[in-house]
Amino acid sequence: MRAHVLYELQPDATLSVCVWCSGDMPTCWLVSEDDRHKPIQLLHYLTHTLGRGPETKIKDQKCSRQQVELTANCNRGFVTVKQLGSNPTSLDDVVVGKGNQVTFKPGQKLYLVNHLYPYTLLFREDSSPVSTPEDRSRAMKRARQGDAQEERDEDNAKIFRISQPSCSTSTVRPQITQSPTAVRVSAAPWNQGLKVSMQDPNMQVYKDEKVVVIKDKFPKARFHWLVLPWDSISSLKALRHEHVELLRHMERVGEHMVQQCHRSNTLHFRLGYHAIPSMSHVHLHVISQDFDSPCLKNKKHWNSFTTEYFIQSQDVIVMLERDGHVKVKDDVSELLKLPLRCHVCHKEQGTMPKLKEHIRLHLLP
DNA sequence: GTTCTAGAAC
DNA sequence: GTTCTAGAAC
Repeated sequence: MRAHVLYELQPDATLSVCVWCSGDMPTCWLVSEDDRHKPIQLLHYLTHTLGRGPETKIKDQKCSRQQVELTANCNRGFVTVKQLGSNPTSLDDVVVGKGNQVTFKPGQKLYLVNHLYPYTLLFREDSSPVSTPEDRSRAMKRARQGDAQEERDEDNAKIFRISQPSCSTSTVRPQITQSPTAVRVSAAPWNQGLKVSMQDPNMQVYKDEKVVVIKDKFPKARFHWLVLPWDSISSLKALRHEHVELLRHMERVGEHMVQQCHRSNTLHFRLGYHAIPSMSHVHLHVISQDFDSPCLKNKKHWNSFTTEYFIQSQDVIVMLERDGHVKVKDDVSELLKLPLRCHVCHKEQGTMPKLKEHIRLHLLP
């Protein structure tokens, strides 16, 4: 979806320097080899579901509306492909298989279904959506360079992480508008990442005069957004009675995000705040309850969304209206150490892999 | 917040 | 030997 309000760039506007988000990373494009449609951009680490429909112009009933799930790693130059549909998706001549995941690299061909509808990958250093024979030849060249280059890229990434801990750095492109609260950042500490991401137009999926919505950079479910106020409010502790209307607005915007989601009829969502968030700047989580995500990795992740560590938006608003502040229990962090328990049937699971396997059983097919 | 990795658990 | 967790570093 498009942002609802775009601010005009003021001549003296301070341009953000992104140390947290995608910055100078190459952009990733999925190129239809039979020229059915223009290249589709795959955003770094954001799951993109592809199948029959207007986006691909595929009408073939053998192709599911959600045939594959694609997740690009723009830093390392590959895309993971998970087959969701029943009929075979294949990478070159190898069938992926329903539920299986493979790594798709430039030079390879992905056939969406039944060895039809071929796609290739293109990684570009700029984000302009073009697809020329030169691009394709460059993509092929990159592919031919093979694993050795990938290793070098990985090494570069390692070196870069040491000097720039959060991520790559880039000035925001001048044609893109800035919010009124743009900040100058040269090397933000990791816990200031949201302040940077929320200013980045490439991350914004909605904005209005009070709030901005971004996709969580490491989503813990199929759909995971963060609603942030433009006003700098560091945490729940800083909230006062005067913020009630802002929080109500954040909740309404969160509900709006759910409503516009094509899976809102089949997925349950929760809206809430972490009792003690790691990242600075108040943010409302809007998260689908499938918890089907490779970024969901450990007990802290799980318990932060499935115990009372996750405080429902409405409860925060009620507390604020009633008491004028939000009270968080002193020992709330202990909740993060609780045994892993399924959020649907409450059955305890011994390890994260077992929990993740278990919660898949509760997913609709 | 993530990544990395030592060492515990299996 | 492999899997998994948890704590340090960033």
